[in-house]
Amino acid sequence: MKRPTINDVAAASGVSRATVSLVLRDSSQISAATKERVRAAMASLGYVYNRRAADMRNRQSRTLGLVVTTVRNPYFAELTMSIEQEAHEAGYTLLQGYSLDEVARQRRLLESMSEHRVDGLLLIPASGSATEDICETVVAAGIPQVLIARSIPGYEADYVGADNVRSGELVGRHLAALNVASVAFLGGPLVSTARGERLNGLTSGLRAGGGEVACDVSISATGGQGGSELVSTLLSAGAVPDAIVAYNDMYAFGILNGLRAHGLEPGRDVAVASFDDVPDAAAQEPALTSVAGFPEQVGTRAARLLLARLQDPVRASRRDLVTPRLVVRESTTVWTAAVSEAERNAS
Amino acid sequence: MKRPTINDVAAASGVSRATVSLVLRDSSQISAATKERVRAAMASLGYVYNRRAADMRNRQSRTLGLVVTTVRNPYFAELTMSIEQEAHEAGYTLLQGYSLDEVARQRRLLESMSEHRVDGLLLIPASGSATEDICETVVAAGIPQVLIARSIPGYEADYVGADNVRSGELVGRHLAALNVASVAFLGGPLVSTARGERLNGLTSGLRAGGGEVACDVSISATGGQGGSELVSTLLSAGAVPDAIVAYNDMYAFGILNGLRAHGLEPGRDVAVASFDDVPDAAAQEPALTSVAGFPEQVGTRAARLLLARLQDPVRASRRDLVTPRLVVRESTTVWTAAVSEAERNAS
DNA sequence: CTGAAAGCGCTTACAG
DNA sequence: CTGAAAGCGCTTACAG
Repeated sequence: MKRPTINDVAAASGVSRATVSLVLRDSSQISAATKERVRAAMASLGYVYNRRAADMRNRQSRTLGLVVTTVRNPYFAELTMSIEQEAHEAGYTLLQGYSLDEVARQRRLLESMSEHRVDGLLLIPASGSATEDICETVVAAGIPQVLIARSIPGYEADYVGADNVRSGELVGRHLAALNVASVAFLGGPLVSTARGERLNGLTSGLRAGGGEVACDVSISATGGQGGSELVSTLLSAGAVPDAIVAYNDMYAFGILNGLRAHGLEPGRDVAVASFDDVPDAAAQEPALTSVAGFPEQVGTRAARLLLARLQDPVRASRRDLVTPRLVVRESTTVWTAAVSEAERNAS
Repeated sequence: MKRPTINDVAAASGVSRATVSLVLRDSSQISAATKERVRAAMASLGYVYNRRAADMRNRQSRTLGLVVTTVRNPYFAELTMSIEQEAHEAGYTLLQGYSLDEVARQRRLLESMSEHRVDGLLLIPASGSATEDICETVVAAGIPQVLIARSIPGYEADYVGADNVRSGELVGRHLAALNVASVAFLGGPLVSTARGERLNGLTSGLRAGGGEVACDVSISATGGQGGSELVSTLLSAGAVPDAIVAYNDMYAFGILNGLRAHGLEPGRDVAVASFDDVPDAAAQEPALTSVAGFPEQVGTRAARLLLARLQDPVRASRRDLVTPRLVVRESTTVWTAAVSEAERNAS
């Protein structure tokens, strides 16, 4: 039941191991006749190349590690698929793991990937990841890495992500232009750098948009709360804001339902905007205004950046920000209409 | 820049390589004092265990391969995550690839996983996969496998999936009980075994439900058509059926939009039912009747079946079917109401 | 054009 | 309690 090795192939075809190895790589050093004989032996023995053994000798693994938080979020699903595509094309196989946004789980994954000696690593850091979390495993093992979508404060590394600050600004300016007077920012893990950047961008966008309004309320999700619960928290705390900005579309979908559950019509009573522009965003009722983050572009660029890094391990680290695009839909435009009507009535 | 090996650790701590190896496994053969000395050396050298080398010696890889069609479908995303969870807990790392439902891509993935010598393989076969597609790569390499969600006609292997026939029957009986008189089945790749099973179940369920009605129309998706396009195809072909059954929720979502685009109110004018019961199904307008397929259960069982198979490579193959559950929502119940009203008016 | 030898980084009997 | 030796399945100079 033992699988045949090049030794068996060599014996069966009457050549040395080295010759078999050269045939495997179709080396020009070997005569056509010999190649044929060796290949016939491989076929009749059912030989399957053991890349691991070869890679061991070559001190590489031809594998890349990819650790994402979850693939339940379509944004990350898309990202993951584009990375796999890119890696596959470059001849790498992907070792994948899901951190579920938990630092401890992420650490175990990074450890096992380090021990499996991935040639490089792509990581969407779990919220709250610290420099040590990466250093003690990946960096210690000397594995090149690129961070995706979220960075780690104080940790210098190759990075690719949507431009979150700019994304926030786009939403802020849009809402300010609608004459929104109060905005609540809901959802996302408090420690996420992406959350902080979106919120900062939103605030400065609201200001730059000419309005007086800053963001009144910012409620973060703790313990797996969804958008619907966050709406309850928000409303129980006081007045209804003119607009709600969600951390991402997954929260926004819950927020639409949450508003309805409280007798408010999303869009008309409260403008809602979000980030990611997942495919379902357009299919919501009302269709959701969201900032497209182009996950397939982020994924492709991240994979390429890592591949380039593998070629040149010493060059300075880069930050590659994907330019976002605001996609305006009914969830904010309906509100505008309501306001102008109110103004018309008032004048 | 070379990474330290057990040789370096041995030299630094003045013991043999074998001793270092035993310390790594915390063997009771080694004195506490020696262990401490060796561990100190490992720490100061920044030694990282090379599991690949160890696995090579042990003739295993501690990796499992997982090939899915896509993770854009939330059903498969969930499935994938539960498999990773299970594999991770058992100490395996997952090599993942996406076939995009293309046999050629799947073949390349299976080849590279075979060469990487995964200890076992989990596969959602691409539609149209034939026995050779698996045999020439995975089976040739002697890798244990379990098929998920779709089987391969004529190919005997461990299998885990939702009970598609039963699922179809549940929908059929439900629709028959609503006195639906005509049903169209839309979407899915024509060659998918899951599609055939659902359709067969649907037909026999309709019959068993007491109605006269069989399934009139069955339109398969070709060339990446979505639910919305399929509705156009259906309606251009003739009359509006009482009910549409979608191959899965992804198609159903498109079908809801497609009906509206044609001036039909889904639920009221045409009952719509589907399979998978993805989280978004409940959030549709109208909420979608769908057969829950419990992806996390399928994934967990598949991973466990593979793990068991690794222990016992020769036992007979098993088919493990997860029992489905029909979740009735507005997309079918509204139509019932309309019908009873019509009947009341008529009488 | 082909073969013998050394080595990738580990582990595992087997001696001592 | 520890060390020398062989080996996992490959590749790569180096001879011939």
